[in-house]
Amino acid sequence: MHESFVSNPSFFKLDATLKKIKNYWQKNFDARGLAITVDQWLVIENLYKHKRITHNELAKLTSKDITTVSRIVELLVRKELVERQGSTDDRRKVFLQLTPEGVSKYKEVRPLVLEMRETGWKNLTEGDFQEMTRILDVIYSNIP
Amino acid sequence: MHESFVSNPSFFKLDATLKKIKNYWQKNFDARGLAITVDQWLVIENLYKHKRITHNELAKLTSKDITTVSRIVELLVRKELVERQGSTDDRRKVFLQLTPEGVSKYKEVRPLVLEMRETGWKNLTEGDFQEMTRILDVIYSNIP
DNA sequence: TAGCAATAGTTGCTATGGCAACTATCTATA
DNA sequence: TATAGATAGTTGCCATAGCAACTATTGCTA
Repeated sequence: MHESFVSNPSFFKLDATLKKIKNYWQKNFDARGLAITVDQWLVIENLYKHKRITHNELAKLTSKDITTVSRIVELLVRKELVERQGSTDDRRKVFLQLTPEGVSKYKEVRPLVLEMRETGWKNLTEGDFQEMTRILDVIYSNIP
Repeated sequence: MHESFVSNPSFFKLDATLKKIKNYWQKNFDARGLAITVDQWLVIENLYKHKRITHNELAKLTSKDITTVSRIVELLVRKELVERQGSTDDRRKVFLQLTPEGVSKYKEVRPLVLEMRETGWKNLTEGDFQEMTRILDVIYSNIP
């Protein structure tokens, strides 16, 4: 273990980069009047891909606390982008899915998201992407 | 630009990894009764390194919004780890520095931080660290 | 030098994040 | 089958994040 590993603030650069990305995304969302947050987008994206899932499943997919998911869903329900359906099998469970407006919102936002992802990865190669993914995965698995 | 660049949620893995790191750090802080948060630690670390700086300078060093810095400082002042000193040259400015208790807190927490950084970088090389740093720097500079 | 723009910092508001405590429901088992 | 434990989700609390609006001060310039 070399000095740079321990002297360098390990999470600081991650934090700074992530904040810059989220800020950039949010400003673009706002500039286009999309009326959603970046985390709300993440939820919408997952509901589009997985159709009909519970809060718990959504929490795992988004790496969010279930309480946070619960609150984001509440905001999206108020915006009429998501609807809740109580399960009949297990009355504790609530299934979530996009409303038609939610699906429209997904399709409206998606091209901008692709564009912003390209902007972030400019000047980087496919190999860089894989390296980063690999390293983040190792860090993730290192932590108990 | 290959498909993986645009199909893969670019910030999601960063976000998930960062949350895992912060959680792990916070649990260790709490388990040892250190009575600070991870972000408060970042502020203490910067005040230890830079001695006597303003809110604005601290905000730049920590990549935090000045409002957030202002609030974290308030919490640290209440804990008597940080003290404020109004500038005489420019009465808008407030200089911040660690109290003796703040310096003690730094020295108490520092070994644990080094340990946790090593845990995060386990199974990774110096080269991996540099790769990650390079890639994050490019992403950061890509974003307007 | 009067007044306006810029700067330093604070406060209010809303959203996300995590923990603890809570309700409601379901499952397992004595 | 009564009950204890597990599970799904919500709510309260506090911390961080960012924006807008605000006060106080300073610097610039007409």
